[in-house]
Amino acid sequence: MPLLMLKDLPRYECLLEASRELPDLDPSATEVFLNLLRAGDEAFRVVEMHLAKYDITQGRFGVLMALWGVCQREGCATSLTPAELADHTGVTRATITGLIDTLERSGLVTRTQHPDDRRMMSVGLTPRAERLLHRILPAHFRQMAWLMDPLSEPERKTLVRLLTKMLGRAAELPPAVVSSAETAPAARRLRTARTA
Amino acid sequence: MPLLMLKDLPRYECLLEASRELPDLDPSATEVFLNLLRAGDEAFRVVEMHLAKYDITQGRFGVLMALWGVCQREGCATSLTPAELADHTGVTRATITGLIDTLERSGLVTRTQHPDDRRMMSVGLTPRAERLLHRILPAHFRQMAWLMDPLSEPERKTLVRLLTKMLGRAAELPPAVVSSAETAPAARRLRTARTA
DNA sequence: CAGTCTTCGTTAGGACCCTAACTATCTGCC
DNA sequence: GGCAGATAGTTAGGGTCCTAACGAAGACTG
Repeated sequence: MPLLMLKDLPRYECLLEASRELPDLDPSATEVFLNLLRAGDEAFRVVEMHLAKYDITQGRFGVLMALWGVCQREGCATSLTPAELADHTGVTRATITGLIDTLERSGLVTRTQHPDDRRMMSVGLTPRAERLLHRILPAHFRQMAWLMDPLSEPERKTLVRLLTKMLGRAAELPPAVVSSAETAPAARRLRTARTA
Repeated sequence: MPLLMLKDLPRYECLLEASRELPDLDPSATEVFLNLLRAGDEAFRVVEMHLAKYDITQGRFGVLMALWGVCQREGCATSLTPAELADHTGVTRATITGLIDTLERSGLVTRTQHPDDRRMMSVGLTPRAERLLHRILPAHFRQMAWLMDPLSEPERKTLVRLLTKMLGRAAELPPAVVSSAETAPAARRLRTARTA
């Protein structure tokens, strides 16, 4: 997602200089941070450009892959509920509804009533989607391989290790809480009561 | 931006197994790729959560920082045109228009006629925006430092070096080209012109 | 078994970001 | 001077993503 904050990454010397005025600025941390954001963005862009040729976005691709993954693991003709898809892809159920709408319109997934629970839907891939994935995936994986080609096998291991280290730290921040303690049950109840 | 394709990253063994069915899948490349996407996403999320407390999004923050950066470098009370802001932040001019609309409504920037060229606008920070940045930035930088804290100084250098290596490869893909021949010369010229 | 709580998918409304097309203005070439 | 072409900012419309607030259906409890 192109929102890199800065088109040209600042040089380390600039960060070093800026840190003299801003004592909280850690030059090396900031450098890693900016490069990480940029790298994620570029990696994203590379696959996005490939998928766009088939009128598939990352969101739609995520849904297709989630369904396809289940398909591969547990035999074909399986399906997932929107809630499961949301869980697999990491977006909200509301977003899943929109993505399924689009995919259904394109004839790539089908929405049917869940046999057991009438609240649920059952979303499955169409044969057309499977053909599409067979056409897309090889080049998709080759693109990843191409992108990482400059890195040797040990470098890749190192990179993953360092990223994992940082991800561990990021995981300490709980998913969404944010503004300390103000989401008390009382406040929440108050909110819903106020609008009701 | 939360669209990580997979909430839980697959283990290397799974990738290895999948590569047996999909000869184009390079397990280590895919692993790096997924971790990179995830790491960028998490880093993004961390700062986003902090900025959200001040009703600032990444897009808005990018604009404010671009203006502030100029301000710091060349003395205060400077300003930029929307086109310059687009160039600094890496989004389109149309997007800049929307961001400035929002920021102006919040009283953080002002839009005035450019003295020399009546086509242009001149966008500048308000005192209120400067106060806001003074309140936001220290914690913003501390957050980056906190996030990167698990990495030693040599590890940070290594990480930046490896990311830069990959970015070099990504840069080989020109902004939009992709599927040879179907992008008309006119369209291509237009795109490169935008970024140039 | 009625009432409440939870969970399902969806809708409504907003923000950001894009491309494409527009209007106004400036520039360059006769 | 006058007019084509480039450029600045904006608008229009679409996609993705979010939160909040539903209505419907199942689960649990007194």
